[in-house]
Parts: sequence; C-alpha cells; structure tokens
Amino acid sequence: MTEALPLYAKVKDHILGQIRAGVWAAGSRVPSENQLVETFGISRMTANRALRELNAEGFVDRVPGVGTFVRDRPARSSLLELRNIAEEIAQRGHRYSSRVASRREITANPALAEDFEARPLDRLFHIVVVHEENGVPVQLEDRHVNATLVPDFLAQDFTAVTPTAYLLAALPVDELEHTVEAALPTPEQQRLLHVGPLEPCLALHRRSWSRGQVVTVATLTYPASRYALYSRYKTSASGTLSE
Amino acid sequence: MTEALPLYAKVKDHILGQIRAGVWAAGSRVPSENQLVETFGISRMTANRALRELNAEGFVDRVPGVGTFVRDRPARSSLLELRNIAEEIAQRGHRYSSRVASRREITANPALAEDFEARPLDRLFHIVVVHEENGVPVQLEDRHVNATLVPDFLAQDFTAVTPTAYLLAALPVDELEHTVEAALPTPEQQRLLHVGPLEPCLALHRRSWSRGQVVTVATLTYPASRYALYSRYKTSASGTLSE
DNA sequence: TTCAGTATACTGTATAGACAACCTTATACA
DNA sequence: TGTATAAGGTTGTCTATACAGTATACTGAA
Repeated sequence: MTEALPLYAKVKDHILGQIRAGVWAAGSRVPSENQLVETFGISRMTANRALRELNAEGFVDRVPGVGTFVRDRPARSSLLELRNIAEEIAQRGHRYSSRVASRREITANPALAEDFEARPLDRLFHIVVVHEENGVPVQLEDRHVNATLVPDFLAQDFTAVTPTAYLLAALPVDELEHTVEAALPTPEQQRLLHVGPLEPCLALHRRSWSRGQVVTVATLTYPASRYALYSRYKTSASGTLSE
Repeated sequence: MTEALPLYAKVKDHILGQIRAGVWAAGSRVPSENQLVETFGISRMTANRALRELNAEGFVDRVPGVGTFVRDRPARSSLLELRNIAEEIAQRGHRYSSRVASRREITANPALAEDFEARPLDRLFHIVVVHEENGVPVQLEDRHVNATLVPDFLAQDFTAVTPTAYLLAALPVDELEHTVEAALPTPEQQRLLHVGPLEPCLALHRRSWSRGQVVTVATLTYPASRYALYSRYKTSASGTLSE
C-alpha cells in the first residue's frame, strides 16, 4: 500500500502485524522502546508514542520497569469496530459463506433521505446479504448505499468481498453511529436466518460517514442464540468515565 | 484532590473541566498549543500531548492551520461508558425512581467465582434494582459485588445513590467488559419490568475491574420497546478500524 | 476591484537529551 | 544463609528545538 505514514504509525503497524499474524503470541514480550530505536533508527520519543498508543488502544500492556507485553484479549470494542465478519469467522477457524438475497437500485423515500442527510429521490443501492458460519446463518445484512459516492457498488461480487470490506477499501470512514436494540424477527428475517418467530434477535443499526457525507446505512440482525456482541475496554488514564 | 498528576494530565483536566462546566461551549475555540505553553509554562510537546489525547478521546476537533475546537457531541460511546442511569433520565427531563427488589450477602458458587476471577465461597453481595423513568420500569439491574473490595456496599441507600454511582465513587475503574445479547424475559423479569413474555429485551452483561481485580458483575436488562443503546463515534486518524 | 504573493498562526511530526520511578538481577557483606 | 547494596534495563515524563503542511489574513500590484 502507501508508505506515506508517519514513523510512529509505521512502527505501530509493524507491531500490530506481528501480533495479528500470531508471530508474537498473547503474553509474549514486545520489543522495548530502546530496541525499537535501534531496529528502526528512530528516536525514543517516537517509539514511546507507538507503544503508548498501542497500549491506549488495548493491544498491549505496559509495566514500568519490566516491559511491554501482548495483551491476552485485545481490549477493543467489536461494537465500535467495523469488523469484517468474514475475517472474524475465519479467525475462529470456522468456514465463512454468504448468500446475496437481493440487490437493486432504488430512489430514496423521505425516511431514507433523512437517514442519508440527503434529498428524496436521490439514487441509492440496496442489498440484502446472509452471512453464514459453517453453513448456519449468523447475520442478516440489510444495507443501503449512497450511489453517488460509491457508483460501482452493485457491480461487486459480494460472495468474494463482503460489502463492509468493499466500502472500507473504497472510502475512508470518518464517523460511525450505532444503535442496538432487541427485536423479534419479521417473517422474512425468519426465512432468511432460519429461525423461529420466538427467537429474539439483536438489531444493530449502523450509519457511517466519509468526509461529512453519509455513505451507507445498514441494519445487521443477529439471532441471539448464535451471536453476542462483545467489547472489552481499558480506560485511558483518568477522567474519561463519567465524573 | 491529589495534585500528583503529570503536567499533560493537569492540562487535560483543566480543559475538560471548562468544557464540562459549559464555560467553553460546543464549537468554541480551545487555547492553541502555544497559548497553553504561555499559560501553564510548559513545553509545546506537553501541550500537544494534552490536546492530541483529548482529540483521540473525542472531546475536541483539531484542524491544522486553524485551531482546536470543542466537539459538538462528545463522540463517546454510551455503550462503553459507565453511565449513571439516574442522570441520564434526568437529562432527558424525565423523573427517575428506583426500587430495590432484593439485597443479600452470598458466597460465590463456582460460576460466579470464575466471573470474579476469585475462589468459590468468597463473599459477595447481590442486589436487584428496578430503575424507572416516569414510573415505568426501563432497566433491571442484577448485580454482584466483591464484598472484600467494597465492604460497605450493602449499607447504601440505593434509592438515593445508584449502585453504579456508588461504585464509581468508591473505586477507580480500570477496565470494562461488555457483552450484549437479545433475550426474552424470564418470568421474574416479566414481573419486575411489567412486560409480557414476548417482549424482547436487551441484556447487557458488564464486568468492571479496579487495579486488576473484578469489582462487580452486573446484568442490565432493558425492554426493547423502552430503551435502545446508542453510540456515535469519530475515528481517530488512521488504523483504528480493521485493516 | 481583483488577484497574486507574503506573512503569520496553528497543527503534525520528529529528534536528542534529561531525570525520575520501578523492577530484576547480581554482588558484596554480615 | 540471609540481607543490603549496586547496576542495568524499562517505562513515564518533560524540555527545547526543528521542519513540514495547512489555513487565514494582509498587502501590494495589475
């Protein structure tokens, strides 16, 4: 990819890469600041910033006088992350598959226009995708996309690249909004997810912005028996919780 | 309080105080790095760290060449925050009330001991509280508390101070873990929340740590028709989303 | 008036050096 | 053997300085 990143970001990416690739296992030691100074030819402040931010983001633990260590479970919120469900399932060692139930171009009705902070009759794409883990449906994705910002969206092969992954690669995401609620599945959801009418589901509504414009509005529906949202989070220093 | 904080943290606290007190309104300008250098007699790197962290935490926006500004809506996740439900309801201009349905001291069974990362038979407190908005139950709180760390917990008047508020004041929170799932209410939950058996509910499981020890394990149950979890979030620079 | 160039302020990054606090280990001493 | 002490590595913080990139305001010329 690009190499226009600042130095501290390159160091972060390198360390994160080793962790994610499994080269540095949980609990193992990360190079010390002075070792990073020698390896990368950078100053200690730059190495410090890289490790400090990785700590704030929950990837490593730092112990004064001892060292920096890969965290057991990354303390990051999968709720706030734009996780790629295909990768997530693959990381669990399971088989991912998907099925496109619907794909079409529409014009925005007033409600959708409001969601998109746009005008009615603007062009939108709409897709419905079922994501499966070991052949069992675990997520129903009902997504609208701003056709002006992502004109090639419908042309993609969504069994090869998830809509989330394609959108992430196409546009930078500046801002995210999530709403989570519980609901019983509609008849169509029952059919697509293979669940009964009394199986409660999590409905995760997500809007994402890029450069101030709404790119996509999605509703992700999870059968409660097959999926739970998890988040672990380490407070950064002081005062970030309610007073 | 204490004044053993590092300089950058003092600067952060000062700015955060002005924002929270409403002295600096949303959109208004925060002192520039150089102004902070003069005001506090610190170096620019220290001022930069304070403002950079406030930006990463979502409290301010920074624009190169222009300045630093108080963010309109703090882009923090109410899912990840330890919100005080009493204040949250009061902020909406509604009437908060609560009812303690149960309070007792127990010894940990094996499952609870695992949750607390402790030994079976350790002493725990257990309470069940119904939180009401304008007299309507909106949250059922089922909470276990480490009796060793918070010995005076049961003696509190939880109609005056919510358990969350008391625990926040009693111990600093280092780490949070959340799991969210959808479920249909148990008969007891139906009775306490005044909901029917087919009303789906959000179940938010929360563990919190203080200095490496589990302080409390709580399950917060919300009837879907009365409550949804909301979060809005601005991405900090690059790399915090999936690769 | 309009446009181009310039000066200024602000953020973003990076360096080199310094001191403090903490932990572990090895060493010397009783 | 047990206990201080010293040494070295590690993180945490802070300073002073430098340069780059961006946005805004000003100034002078066409």
